Amino acid sequence: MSTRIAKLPPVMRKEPRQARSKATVEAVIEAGARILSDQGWAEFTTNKVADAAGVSIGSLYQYFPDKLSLIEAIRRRHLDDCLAVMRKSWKEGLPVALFVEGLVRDMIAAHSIHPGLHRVLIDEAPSFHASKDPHSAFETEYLGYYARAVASYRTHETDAANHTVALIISDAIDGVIHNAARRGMLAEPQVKDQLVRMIGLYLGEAATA
Amino acid sequence: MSTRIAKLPPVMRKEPRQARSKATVEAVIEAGARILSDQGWAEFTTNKVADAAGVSIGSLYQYFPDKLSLIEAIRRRHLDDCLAVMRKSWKEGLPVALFVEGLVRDMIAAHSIHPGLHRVLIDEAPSFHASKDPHSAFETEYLGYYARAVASYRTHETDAANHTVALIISDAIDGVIHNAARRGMLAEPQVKDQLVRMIGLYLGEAATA
Amino acid sequence: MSTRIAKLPPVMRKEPRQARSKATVEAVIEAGARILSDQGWAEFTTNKVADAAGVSIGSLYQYFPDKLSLIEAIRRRHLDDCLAVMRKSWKEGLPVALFVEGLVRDMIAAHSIHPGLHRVLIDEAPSFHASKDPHSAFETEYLGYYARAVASYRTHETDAANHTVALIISDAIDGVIHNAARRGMLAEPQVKDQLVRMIGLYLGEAATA
Amino acid sequence: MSTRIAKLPPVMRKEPRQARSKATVEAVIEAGARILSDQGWAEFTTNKVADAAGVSIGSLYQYFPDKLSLIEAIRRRHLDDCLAVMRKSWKEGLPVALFVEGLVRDMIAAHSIHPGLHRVLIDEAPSFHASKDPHSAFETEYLGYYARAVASYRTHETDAANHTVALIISDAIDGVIHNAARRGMLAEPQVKDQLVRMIGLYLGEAATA
DNA sequence: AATGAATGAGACTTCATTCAT
DNA sequence: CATGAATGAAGTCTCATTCAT
Repeated sequence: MSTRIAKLPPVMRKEPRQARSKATVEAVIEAGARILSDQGWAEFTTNKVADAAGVSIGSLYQYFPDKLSLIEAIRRRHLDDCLAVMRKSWKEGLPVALFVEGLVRDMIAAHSIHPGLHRVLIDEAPSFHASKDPHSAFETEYLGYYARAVASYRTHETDAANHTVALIISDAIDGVIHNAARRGMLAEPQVKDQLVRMIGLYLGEAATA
Repeated sequence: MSTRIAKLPPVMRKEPRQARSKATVEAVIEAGARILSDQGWAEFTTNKVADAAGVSIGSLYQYFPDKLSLIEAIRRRHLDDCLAVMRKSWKEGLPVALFVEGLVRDMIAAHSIHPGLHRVLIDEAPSFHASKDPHSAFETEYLGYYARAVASYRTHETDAANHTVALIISDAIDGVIHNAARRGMLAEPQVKDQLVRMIGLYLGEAATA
Repeated sequence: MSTRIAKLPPVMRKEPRQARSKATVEAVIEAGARILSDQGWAEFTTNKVADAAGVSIGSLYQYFPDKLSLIEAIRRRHLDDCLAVMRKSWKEGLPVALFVEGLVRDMIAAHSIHPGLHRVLIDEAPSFHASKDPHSAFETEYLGYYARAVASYRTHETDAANHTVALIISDAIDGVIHNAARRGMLAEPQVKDQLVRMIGLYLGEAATA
Repeated sequence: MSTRIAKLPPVMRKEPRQARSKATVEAVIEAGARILSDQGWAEFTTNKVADAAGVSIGSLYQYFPDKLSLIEAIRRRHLDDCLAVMRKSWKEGLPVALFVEGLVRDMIAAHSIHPGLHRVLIDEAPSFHASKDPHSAFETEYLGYYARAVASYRTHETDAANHTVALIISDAIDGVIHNAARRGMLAEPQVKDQLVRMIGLYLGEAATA
């Protein structure tokens, strides 16, 4: 679908130097993340964000040249958080069961702060170097991580297959977490347990197939 | 997430009785679905839809009192399509493997017409009787269907567990299909095969656990 | 000086078909010309123009995709007026004295309607296919006209010299008219008489030099 | 045209006493003149000027209470330069030809430093004691100077006529120089030569008419 | 005094919706 | 009924100006 947007260089207009400006930028990003998560892209207006952050609209634009660059800043921060979670959850030699358990647990935790944020950032919010792009740096690293973990549990299949398995796992987890968040069920232990069971079975079977 | 909107029940201003009216309404809904799917919520403007449908903006408002009711009509039609698919894919006595195979196949087919539509309708578009609402009629029937199928394959666990398993399956399928669509991979057979394998394993194991 | 603006295609969003919309467009252009002439570029805001035209801001944007395209429409109309004046003031065989007299008279008349407009359009208002550009179609035709008239009165000098003489005459007339308008002296007969005398002397002398 | 502005007399907030203050004020005025000349009124923002001058926006406002007073300072300096040029170009007994030659040469030189400045200051920039005002001190002195020179070359006509002739000469020179600057032709000798010829003819004829 | 972060009125523009023809 | 011109609230963004540090 889509061929939204293009446009080249939104960045940050100026690096916040003083403590005060750092706080402003932080407040804006945080307020933006909350609004995006709670109210969705349609309600994400720069005035509302500035308001929620407790700063004037002028201050927002002092640091972010336009709405898109603010989105980008929020995205960057969120994706960094996600990647951090993923990087720490797999270690060489970790048994499948423990890996899956830890991964799902941490993933749920990561999405519990701003439950709607991930989906909005991936699906709704426009992006100039489309993170919707299957080849975005984020997606590449994200999936590469899964692929490596998958590969370590199954030695007799092709790389292509590993990549597909990684996709399935990543997207299934995403779907379950996203919809659970939407229903307000992200905290329910059965969701986590069943998700762990499904992924575990799939990955375990793949490992011995 | 979300607590968008309030506003009570906009319906269809007048039921189209004559053939011409029906054609107009149909054209508007179809044009709207296409725009929503191809260009996303942000590009979905009433004037654009009217244009694409080849009717005047005035005519559009003759049949849909406001934008929300147009969305609602599109949603209704799309969800009906989904339910139809689901209703026909499970029959008493159908072996697990065939059921899962058919379900995934038909689900992918249903989302191949307007690949972006489902997600936009669920996640982006506002809704007055929130279909995002876990208790929406659609979601109830949708999940109830899954729950019945699940129940038929496992006799010794509680209803609550059945419901959770149904959720996991439904949401995992949704996640995989949605992300595959986003990546333009919806037609690739490996995606279908691996998804079938994962769901099959999970449901099969649940059936005998 | 300047390297203002670039940007490619502002045009008119839709041709006014009905009488009502033609009146709207006409009112907007006329109000815009008046504001530009009387208050300058800095005061030329789309809201003010819409107000002065007695239409809503939305109506203005129904026909002009942006501020620039409105300026362009005003410019086009004004320059057409100027060219019309010029085309009719010179005929083969017309004696120098009569030509200069007629030219200055008509030029003053043309600038008496919106005294400030010409200068604002040339100097202040941004333009995407810079009319400030010495090679703009307008300037080319404008100066070409002068050059032909000049050439017809002096047969023994080069084209290059003709072009320079044309420039001097055109710009001197422009300077006198513009500054007289600024001072509210455009209607004073001595201004016209002295200007005619200066240009007549110069062109007459050039003719026999 | 114009009746921009009202607002009473903003002046310089404090006279710069120390060397550093003087340098700051000087830097601001110079930076402002360059921006005005090179980029036009629209790009002339106080923050940009402060930046270009290498001082903080706060410092700028330490010396200039508002934007208008900064413009006024730039204008004052520019007009002083012009008057200086004019004062030195006419001396009792100077032959017409030499006077005109020197005047035009010096005028072109004066406008070559900041080619766009003069016009922007006269035409675009707002002014609280309108220098556009035909009765501004500057214009009075400026034209008075021309009138005296004119008078010295023609003894048998009225003051009123002298004043008109002065106007014509001043404004024609202005028009030619301004438009030449706009076209980047200010340095071309033919422009100067032809302008000298036209003014010389006119003033010489007036002297003997 | 100097700095630069913060402010907010106001400019441009879009788009859901109404209503005269 | 259909049309499409008109409306104006609301959103994005700029920039003159203030004020805490």
